[in-house]
Amino acid sequence: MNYLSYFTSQSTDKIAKDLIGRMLTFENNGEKLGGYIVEAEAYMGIKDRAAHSYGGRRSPANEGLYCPGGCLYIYSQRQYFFFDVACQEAGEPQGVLIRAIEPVSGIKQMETNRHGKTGVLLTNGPGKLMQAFGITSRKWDLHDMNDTPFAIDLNDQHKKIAREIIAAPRVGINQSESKWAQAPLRFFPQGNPYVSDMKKRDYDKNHGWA
DNA sequence: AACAAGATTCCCT
DNA sequence: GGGAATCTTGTTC
Repeated sequence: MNYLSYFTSQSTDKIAKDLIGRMLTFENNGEKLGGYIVEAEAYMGIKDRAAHSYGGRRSPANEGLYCPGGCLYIYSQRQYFFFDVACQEAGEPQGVLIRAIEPVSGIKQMETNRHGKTGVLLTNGPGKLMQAFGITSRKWDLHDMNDTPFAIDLNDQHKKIAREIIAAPRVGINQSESKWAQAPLRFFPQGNPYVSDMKKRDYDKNHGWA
């Protein structure tokens, strides 16, 4: 399975849900940094009031969403960067935002990149995740993921299975647009401590994995 | 040309 | 919980 077929073969919300438990890595000086994806959000394109491409909005900043499935959309906001993968065919501006990972490899390097932050604070948010990888520019925006140091392991044998995947409203969406603001397009394993805003009392002892 | 707002994070109270 | 840091777009003067 290649990226183009994976990111075009089902609806974008299903892709976001299916990504939970897959390994995301970033190769840096021969070392792989990364971990299991534990939080992802789907943005459903032109009709989605919360998407950057709502109403067909298009600019150099969000061009990545219009690329074919499997291309990267690196967005900058304030001093942080977000990691998105475009979904569906070229010209259909849908995508998934990876919001958090459970760190597995290169933890020491990621702690350095995060200026000494450790534990859940390492990667439990979209900006934190990219900072842990050492991303400081939009260099890989618009590139096919195949041609970048980023990789997502699409092998089902390697995928970690969640006990229960929760579908909830997306984070940071203006609640005045209730229909799209409340749409359950954010996915995460119940009780995984690396999910953004996960309450300590809700932590699962097995991190939400089966 | 200036300004507000946004798929955020950090530090202080 | 509030405010600052500070990138890009779209709106308005």
